Amino acid sequence: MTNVFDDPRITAVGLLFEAHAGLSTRFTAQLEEHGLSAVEFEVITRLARSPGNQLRMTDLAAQTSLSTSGVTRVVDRMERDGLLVRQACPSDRRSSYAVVTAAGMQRLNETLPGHLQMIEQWFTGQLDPDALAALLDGLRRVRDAAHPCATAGSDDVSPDQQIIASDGATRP
Amino acid sequence: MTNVFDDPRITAVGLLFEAHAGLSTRFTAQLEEHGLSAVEFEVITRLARSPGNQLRMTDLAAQTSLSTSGVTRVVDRMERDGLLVRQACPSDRRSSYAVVTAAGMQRLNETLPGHLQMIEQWFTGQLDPDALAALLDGLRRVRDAAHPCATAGSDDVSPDQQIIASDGATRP
DNA sequence: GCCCAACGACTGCTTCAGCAACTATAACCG
DNA sequence: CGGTTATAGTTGCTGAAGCAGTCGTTGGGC
Repeated sequence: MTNVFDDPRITAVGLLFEAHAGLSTRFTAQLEEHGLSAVEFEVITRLARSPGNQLRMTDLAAQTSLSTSGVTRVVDRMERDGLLVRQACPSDRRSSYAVVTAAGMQRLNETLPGHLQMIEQWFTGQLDPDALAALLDGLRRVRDAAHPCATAGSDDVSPDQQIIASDGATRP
Repeated sequence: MTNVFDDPRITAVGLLFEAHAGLSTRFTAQLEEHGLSAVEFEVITRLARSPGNQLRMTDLAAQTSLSTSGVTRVVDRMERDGLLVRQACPSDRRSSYAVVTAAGMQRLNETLPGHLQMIEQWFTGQLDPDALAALLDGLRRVRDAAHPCATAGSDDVSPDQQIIASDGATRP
């Protein structure tokens, strides 16, 4: 099996992608025990860790892997299920906030312990602390280089756009 | 922003997922300059590095992130575009092979240099060799733990199932 | 040899996400 | 002011992917 397509660079990407796919599958299985899809969990988590448990639709789109129309529909579903509500923005009548309801917070609190356990079982617990730190350090650098800050809106990064990354860092 | 939802474990997953999403976006953009989607590229790469540039549909599904029905349709499209052909399996009339055509190999060879360059630019080139090795080592362990060997078929790992992982390792 | 369970591929149906078009509101600028 | 431009959100349409069901094929038990 030594041919041109076994480049170490391809292997590297394969590792990252397969690790992602594997974790993704595990997480999805646990989440749907609590009636949440992966996307819904990401949405509700992002909201729950934002001030007031709310975010404007556009900001939510920027923080997730979704387009604005994607966000519209996820919030539709979650509102239908009682996990979120839309709330008009008082200062800008174009905007609306997605706000987590009490039921949404409760659902999240039911889901989270199991989720954290899954992370430990399949990810962080697989490595000793030094190796984990090294892994995270590498990932952070790759993330900082490659992560598209402008999922929603412009094709490239606009200077005033602020993204809150998963580690809390705020980047232009 | 210090609240319950800023667990370091969540942050760790966030880093991995964002790194994946970022690379995914970069790669997708470059691939589609050559008329390939990410899935199509994965399919043709897996085939090209298999003996005879071919694989049975089921094996292809097991090696990719797709279900068997997903593979049927991707191969449909790629066959329509002349990149692959289906070939009957002489020893088992249920099976068919997906085989890369000359045009498919040419397309892959056109695409690959740019793709490798993207990997270097956004991933491997972001880290010095030691850090990269540490990152890959960590990823390999997470992958080995979490990667679902049985995407297609059974819900859990069946003992005789063989998966060729992206680093060439064959696992039960 | 015959039957039945297992297997490989394909298809109908559904869900989900993105793009592009559209509406309403805001901001800017003479 | 009035008009142009940009922004926030939604919606119609399309393509992609999974599940479950189907059909033909295979192989094992008897």
